[in-house]
Amino acid sequence: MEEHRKETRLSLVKSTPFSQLRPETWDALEVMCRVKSYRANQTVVHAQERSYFIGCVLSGVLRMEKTLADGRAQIVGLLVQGDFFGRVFDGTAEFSIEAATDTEICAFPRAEFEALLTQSPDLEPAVLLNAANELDRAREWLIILSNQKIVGRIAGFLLLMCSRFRGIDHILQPRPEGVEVKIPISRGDLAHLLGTRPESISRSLHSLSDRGVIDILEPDRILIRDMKALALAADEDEIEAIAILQELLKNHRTES
Amino acid sequence: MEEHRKETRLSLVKSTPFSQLRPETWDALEVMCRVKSYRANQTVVHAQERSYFIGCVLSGVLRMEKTLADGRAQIVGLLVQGDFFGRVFDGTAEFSIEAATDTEICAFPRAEFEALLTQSPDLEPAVLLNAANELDRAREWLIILSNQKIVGRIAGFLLLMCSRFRGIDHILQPRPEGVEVKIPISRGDLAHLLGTRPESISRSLHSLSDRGVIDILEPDRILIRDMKALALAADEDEIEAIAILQELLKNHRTES
DNA sequence: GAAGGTCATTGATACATGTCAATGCCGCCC
DNA sequence: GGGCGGCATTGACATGTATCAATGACCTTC
Repeated sequence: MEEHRKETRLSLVKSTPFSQLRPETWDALEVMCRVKSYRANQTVVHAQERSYFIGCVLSGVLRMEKTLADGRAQIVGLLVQGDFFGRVFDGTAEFSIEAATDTEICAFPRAEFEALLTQSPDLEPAVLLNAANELDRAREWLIILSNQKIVGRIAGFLLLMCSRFRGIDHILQPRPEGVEVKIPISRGDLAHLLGTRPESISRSLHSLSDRGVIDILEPDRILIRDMKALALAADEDEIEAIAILQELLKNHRTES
Repeated sequence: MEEHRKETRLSLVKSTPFSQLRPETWDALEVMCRVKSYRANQTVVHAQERSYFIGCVLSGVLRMEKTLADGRAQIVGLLVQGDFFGRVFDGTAEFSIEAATDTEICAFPRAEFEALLTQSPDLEPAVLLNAANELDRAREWLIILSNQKIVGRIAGFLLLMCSRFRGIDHILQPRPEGVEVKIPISRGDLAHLLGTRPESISRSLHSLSDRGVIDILEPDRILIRDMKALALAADEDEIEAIAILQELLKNHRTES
């Protein structure tokens, strides 16, 4: 793990409540920030340990997971570019955080961050909003997991990737035929995440592929061809999904 | 729905981060608080609507749910005595909140609450801690839902009720033989919550009952006789069978 | 008191999924 | 180059669960 502070690249964080901060608050964050790099499968935060920093993901994907009594790990969420993690005013983490891919994060020392929080009146609403958004995202996961059929969960997962990871080009790529999704975790981890087994993941994906809803370019690269059918498979709001597809295709047209 | 302000009974809220507040902050909350009563199945907060208050549950149980495109509702969590709800600094709720039982809540007008938040330096950490706790609880749900077998999910649900609703005598009652849990939602709702069907809930509960882990006093009153076996059922099933068998043998020896 | 509704339960059956085993692919190491 | 181990996939089979249907208990309503 390397540590340096020549370039924070906090400006990457666009789509969060933090992008609304005043320039001076922003500068204060830049000053206290330290960039850290982790390789895939390194642990960033240990559960039940007091963590001394608040983190923000600059690049890569992180897994949040709980270590069960028997040693297995249960994934409860993913962190990507712009996501904050760490408990303000209470360092004890309930879940451990591991790098799913090679990762760069920005670490704010807890004490300094909390001090800035009490000084800068605009930082506090941003932190609160961020917490509320995280909460809603966790509940989105709940809805996906409560789907009775595996195909539905996978469809919901792919749709969630589309809505949540919009603008992160490492993961989402618009194509003429649809949207390409890069799945940042292994089949086994994805199975854990969706409460099933790798074999079922494989079968469900190929079932969707046979129906023409998606293409499996590589095991971890999925091309969504029919967003509407995917939404129907997930039992979700089809209109929302179509809007996402249209937006992505629009961006693709303007680029080309 | 009645509204009055003669008695706030905010003092009921003991076990939350808010119990640490200074007396003057507490008093300010008491002053701005309005008690509201709802009957079972009334809607407290509509999803996608701007809510004008932050709420705190005084008595009863509330359901948080998302209304899906086809009109069905998916429950994503329960709120009980002492739980806060409502998005500070952003009134638009993602989920609707309905009374599961007859309910009393304490409503803080949003503008006043946010004003107090910026004035009282001790309220802000409490709100942040509360948000972090809510987040962890949502992720606990995730772990329960990721259990592949229904029996495991029910066991996890019962254990979560025990840990989360401790001290709420409407729900949890200690007994000589174990702990009695009052399930505050219907079988159908519980099935939704755990991602399954009422029939499976029924079968799994009676399976646990046949094994002596629980007693079904009434459909919504469960007596947990063997907490350890329940914990094993929530984690893994293979170990569980052995443990139950051993215990049965032990009981058999002591009987004979 | 009778009728209608909702809810929990139970049974029978079809289907989905977990499990076990085998294959092939790929990257890594010797 | 050859052997090894991890991963995704596929098939066969056993198990679990959803589904449909029917029953009985309880409550409300008339």
